[in-house]
Amino acid sequence: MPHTLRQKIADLVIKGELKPGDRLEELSLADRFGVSRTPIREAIRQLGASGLIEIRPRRSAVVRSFDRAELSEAFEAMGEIEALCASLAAVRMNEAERLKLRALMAASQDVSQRNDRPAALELDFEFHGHLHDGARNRMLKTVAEETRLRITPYSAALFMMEGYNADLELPHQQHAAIADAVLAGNGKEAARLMREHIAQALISLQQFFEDTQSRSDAPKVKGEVR
Amino acid sequence: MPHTLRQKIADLVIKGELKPGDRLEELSLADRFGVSRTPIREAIRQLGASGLIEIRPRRSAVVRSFDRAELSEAFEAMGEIEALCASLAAVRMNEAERLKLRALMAASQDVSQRNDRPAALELDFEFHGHLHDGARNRMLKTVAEETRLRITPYSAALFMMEGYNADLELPHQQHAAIADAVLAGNGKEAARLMREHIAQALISLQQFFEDTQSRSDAPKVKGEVR
DNA sequence: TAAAGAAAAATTGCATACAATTTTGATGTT
DNA sequence: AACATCAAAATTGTATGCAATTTTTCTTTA
Repeated sequence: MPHTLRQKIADLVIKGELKPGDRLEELSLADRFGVSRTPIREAIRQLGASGLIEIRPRRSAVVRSFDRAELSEAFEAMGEIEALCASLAAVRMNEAERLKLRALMAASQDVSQRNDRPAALELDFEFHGHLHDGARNRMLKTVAEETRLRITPYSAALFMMEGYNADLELPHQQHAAIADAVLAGNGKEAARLMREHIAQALISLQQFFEDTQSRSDAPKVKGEVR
Repeated sequence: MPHTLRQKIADLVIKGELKPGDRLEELSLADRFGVSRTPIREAIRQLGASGLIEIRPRRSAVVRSFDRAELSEAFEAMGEIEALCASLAAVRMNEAERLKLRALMAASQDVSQRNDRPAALELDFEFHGHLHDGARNRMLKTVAEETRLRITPYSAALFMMEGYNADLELPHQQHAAIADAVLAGNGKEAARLMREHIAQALISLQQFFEDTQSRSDAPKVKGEVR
């Protein structure tokens, strides 16, 4: 995992240090990473093309934010893409991959019982990434990971919010059901469960937003409504 | 349609002036477009992130090339994405959009009868783009257009090759069948036909490659096998 | 003639400079 | 206190310079 400048800047968003709507100021980033503005600009342009950040001529780039409709559309698209990955993985994964999937589920059970949210987030990434690999289609994997990257600030927020998504049991159970279908070679069922899983994530996220919106104090995730 | 530097460089690939494996040399492009290397580099980075070109450290960027397996995977992924767009468009398009779809099909019939290949390529773009819009999902549209962009050098080649894809009737008939299903609101059928359509395109492309490969003279599309 | 190696040329990566534009902050007005 | 206006500061867009690396060309050798 070469930590390129691009990845380092993306990590600021992934780790939540930069939130939707936050500005990416070139000189600050240049100072922070000990380089000049030139390589920073190039990294920012790449992240703009990836859709993680938004580039506005003559103005600072900002972490991309989604309004309610866009978020809903993004989750619909992601649901279908992940469902496709799951259904292909169900019939294409080899024994070694199936074994690893079982191991991931065991780890996930442990982590969700201990309510270890950072670990759960990490395992969520691994679970979906493993299905992307299992689908044996590099273009699909690229598409799936790009789509996930774009909504990273929102999905990560979802995982970290205590109170919302109150326990980690629900997502874990959903993952377990998907894994069972995949291991049984039942692609149709894996796809159906995956769609439900992603739809549920959107609902949790929307509830969180409605609550923070109605309160008068500043939302924890800025810029979600443009 | 603002022709940004990024779009201008992409057009070199889309129009076929640059083929898979061709180098994108910064200074040449800078001279060509009358700017310095800096904005050229930024455009190249963006196109690299989009997946149209490949960036290699310390070496010139090259137009991305796919080997047989990658091409097959790309078409599988694209088939599913386009199928999803079609099935959503079937139930979401409004009357104005359905009217325009009919108009597109009429134009397509005319063009395919006259065997006007450049116009057919243009209409192919419009047909698929119209379905992307009709699906009413901006993330899905982004994903679909990115996926199409990546294989642009190959799909355009397919359309232009006389002898392969011998007449334009087959793709036109396939489009017409898809349009009928969409207009009838039959999403399932539209998706099925779209998958077939894309699968057929891959087969034509593979036939073309097998023939050019077996011949000893240089292939018309360079770099397709890495 | 072909292959290998070295020198020369070309090319990329990054820093820096400066003009154009945007953002910030101060000041004054209602 | 809220708002408008304007100057100062900060920020972006692009050009240019130079070191590091790659690519090409030329020479030598087998």
